[in-house]
Amino acid sequence: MTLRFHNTLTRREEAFEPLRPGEVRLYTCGPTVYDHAHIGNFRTYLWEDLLRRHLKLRGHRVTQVMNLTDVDDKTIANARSAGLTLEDYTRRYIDAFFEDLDALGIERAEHYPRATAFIPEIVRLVQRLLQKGHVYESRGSFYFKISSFPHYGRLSRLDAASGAGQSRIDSDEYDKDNPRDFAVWKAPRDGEPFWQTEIGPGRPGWHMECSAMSMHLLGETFDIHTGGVDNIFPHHENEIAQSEAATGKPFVRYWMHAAHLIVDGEKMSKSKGNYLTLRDLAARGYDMRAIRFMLLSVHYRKPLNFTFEGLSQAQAALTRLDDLAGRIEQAAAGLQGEGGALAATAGERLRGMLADLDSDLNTAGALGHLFELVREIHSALDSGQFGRRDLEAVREVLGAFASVFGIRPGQRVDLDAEIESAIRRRSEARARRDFDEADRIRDDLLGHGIVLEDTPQGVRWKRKSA
RNA sequence: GGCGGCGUAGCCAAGCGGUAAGGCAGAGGUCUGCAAAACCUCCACACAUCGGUUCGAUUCCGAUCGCCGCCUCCA
Repeated sequence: MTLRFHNTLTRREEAFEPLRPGEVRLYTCGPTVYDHAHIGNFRTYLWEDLLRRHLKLRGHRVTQVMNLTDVDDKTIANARSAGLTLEDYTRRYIDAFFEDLDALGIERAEHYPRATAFIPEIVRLVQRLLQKGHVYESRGSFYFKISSFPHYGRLSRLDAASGAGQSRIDSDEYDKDNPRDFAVWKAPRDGEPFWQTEIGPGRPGWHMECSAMSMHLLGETFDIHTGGVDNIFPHHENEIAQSEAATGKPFVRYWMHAAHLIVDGEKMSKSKGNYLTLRDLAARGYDMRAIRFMLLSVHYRKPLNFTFEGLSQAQAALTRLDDLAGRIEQAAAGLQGEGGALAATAGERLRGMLADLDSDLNTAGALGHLFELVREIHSALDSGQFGRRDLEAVREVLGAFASVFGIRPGQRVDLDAEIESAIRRRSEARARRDFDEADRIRDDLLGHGIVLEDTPQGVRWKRKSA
């Protein structure tokens, strides 16, 4: 049961062992809170949630940090046009972000540091880099000198020396020694918020907050750092440079990156305008669990093409799981005998599922094992070869699935008395072969969202799914 | 132009040296008063194309074509 993860640093799958046995320190790049996150963003957050859950299932204690970047060009610009202070503006989207996390059933990380709450740590890091000669000052701003860091480009495999010619001119350009040097601290510009500090007034450059907060909360070397593939360059490359130049130690041991959500063959992104938020989908009546299922069912390193057809396929697959769970619980009451044949099979399926998850979080493979078991369970139930030990084993598998995927198959099992009595009246009508009356009641219940199924084992009911 | 990734049935998607998991949709059957669900059967003889390595390749190597991403803010 060794965990294996694809490490972007080496571009290969490696056995994973945390630096401190039993304890995984995980930094997951979070949102810049200038707007609602879209479902492409949530693909990554959902995958990180799965990673966290699987590490826990495998017995590790997890300390996860997710940053909230609440100061950058966009938050400043949007706050200004909304006529709000930066803090009031970003708080809105921080609140919205947590609502969305809850809606999707994403577990809370241990820490959600905000960049603006870590200005002193960021300043200290700049000072440290200054002392070591990795940073220079120019007109009140501070820049990281990439030529001072020999490993620059190792993560992204970009050659630091080349590409300078194509880089776009921005307003800071002539202040830098080399166009690829990047700002670690930005001098205040007309009316922008700034902090008064020992290195002068200003605000952190992008990248800095992640270095400062991750090292402060997780230590100078920690286990896993994740994000979307678009973060590899420049964000993560720059984080490595800043952090390692300051400490002289390896910053992160395993880098993991999620592929993008694609829409009509293109990356979903704010700038392209081809994005959907969770709120958009909720407004259209889509089930959050189905969204979660869909986004997790494709391996995280493969692009996932979002379509509404894909979403309804996910919904259908999920309904199959819910139906199964409902059937199991309704059957649980009347079990006779110990059984055990299916329990053995269930154990095999569970091992297969976990082995796939251990192998770089192969969710699609894991689901394959699960659905094979689904068929085997129905089959056993149909033939009455299902005893108490089988029930126990099956519940264990479903429980493992629920804890890693964050989706608990099943349905509400409560019924109000009125509906219960309607079901009873229909059974009586059927018994006297009054099928018109029986069908009338069935249609009526369907209108109330209750689906009835007559099986050899008796009447079964379930709630209609979307 | 540089770097990286992808191309498996109608759709989604695992596998990655020994002859193709799973889901959705579809067809036939069993069960059923009907319906639904479930179960059974069927649904890819070359897994983009062309070469090469090998006893043997979807799986390794090379080339070609197509698509995507990064190189600029971005999960």
